[in-house]
Amino acid sequence: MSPLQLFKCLAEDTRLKILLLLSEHGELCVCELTCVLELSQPKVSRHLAELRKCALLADERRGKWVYYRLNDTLADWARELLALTAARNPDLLAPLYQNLQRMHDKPQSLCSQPASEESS
Amino acid sequence: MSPLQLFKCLAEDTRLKILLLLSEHGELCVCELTCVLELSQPKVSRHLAELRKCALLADERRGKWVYYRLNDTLADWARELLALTAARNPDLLAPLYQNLQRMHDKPQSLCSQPASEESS
DNA sequence: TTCATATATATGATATTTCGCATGTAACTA
DNA sequence: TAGTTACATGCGAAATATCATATATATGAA
Repeated sequence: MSPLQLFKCLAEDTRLKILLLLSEHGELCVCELTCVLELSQPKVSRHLAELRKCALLADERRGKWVYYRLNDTLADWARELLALTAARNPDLLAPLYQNLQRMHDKPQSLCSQPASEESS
Repeated sequence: MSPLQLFKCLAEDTRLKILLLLSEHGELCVCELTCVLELSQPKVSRHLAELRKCALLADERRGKWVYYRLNDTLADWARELLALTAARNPDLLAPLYQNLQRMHDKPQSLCSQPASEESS
C-alpha cells in the first residue's frame, strides 16, 4: 500500500468517512453504513468495492449482511494515520455517530438493520 | 484545514512528494524542487500554487528565488500526519534526497541553484 | 534599457473520477 | 417455488483534475 494510493482513497468524502468510521468502530455492515452516511446504497457500495480492491478493507458475509472492517494486512503506519486523523477531527465523525445511535434506538426510523448484539 | 482538503492535496504524486520533502527538509526553493523532482517548472509551480491556496505552504521571495515551507498556521495533526508518512515510507523520499545531494555536489549537473549555505 | 534567470499563469486538450439509474445476484422466508 | 431484503455492478453523463505549451511577470546584472 503506497502512500499515494492510500491518500487517493482518503481524498473523497464518502471513502474518508467510511475509513475513519471503521478505524474507530471496528466493523459495520453495508446497510448500517448507508444509513449512517445518509447516502444511496449503490454509492456506498461502489466506494466500498474500491476500498476492497485497494486491500484497505476486508468484507465478510454473515447471512444476508456483509460486514466491512479494516483489512488485517493493512500496514501499521496506515492504521496509525487513520487513528490520528479520526482522533484529531472529532467534528467529522460526531454527526455520524449520532445517526448510528439514533438507528439503534429506533430501528425503523432510518432503515432496516441487522440485530444489534451490543454497541462497543 | 479539513481532513478531506488535506487528503486531496496529498492524492497526487507531485504534491505528495513536495509536502513530504518540506515536512522533513524545512525549506526549498522552486528550482531546487524542480530539479529534485525531475519535472517541468510549470508543473511544479502549478502544484505549489495549489498548495499555497490551500494554506498548506507559505512562500517567501529572497532575491530571484522563491522559497516554500510548510505554513506556520498548519494544524499540529496535519504536521504529525506528514511526519509520520515521511518517516514510515523512506523509499519514497530516498531517490529525491539523492537528487538533492547530487545537485549540491555538482551545481551545473542538473540545473542552476541558489548558493547553498549548508545542508541540514 | 536590455538581457538572462526564476517563477507564475492562461489556455485548450485529455484523462480520470464520480454519479444516478437500472439491473443483476445472493441469501433468507413463506 | 415465488417474494423480499441486502448488496454489487454495468453504463453513459457530468464534473473534475492534470497536462504541455506558450506567454507573462519579477528580479538582478550588464
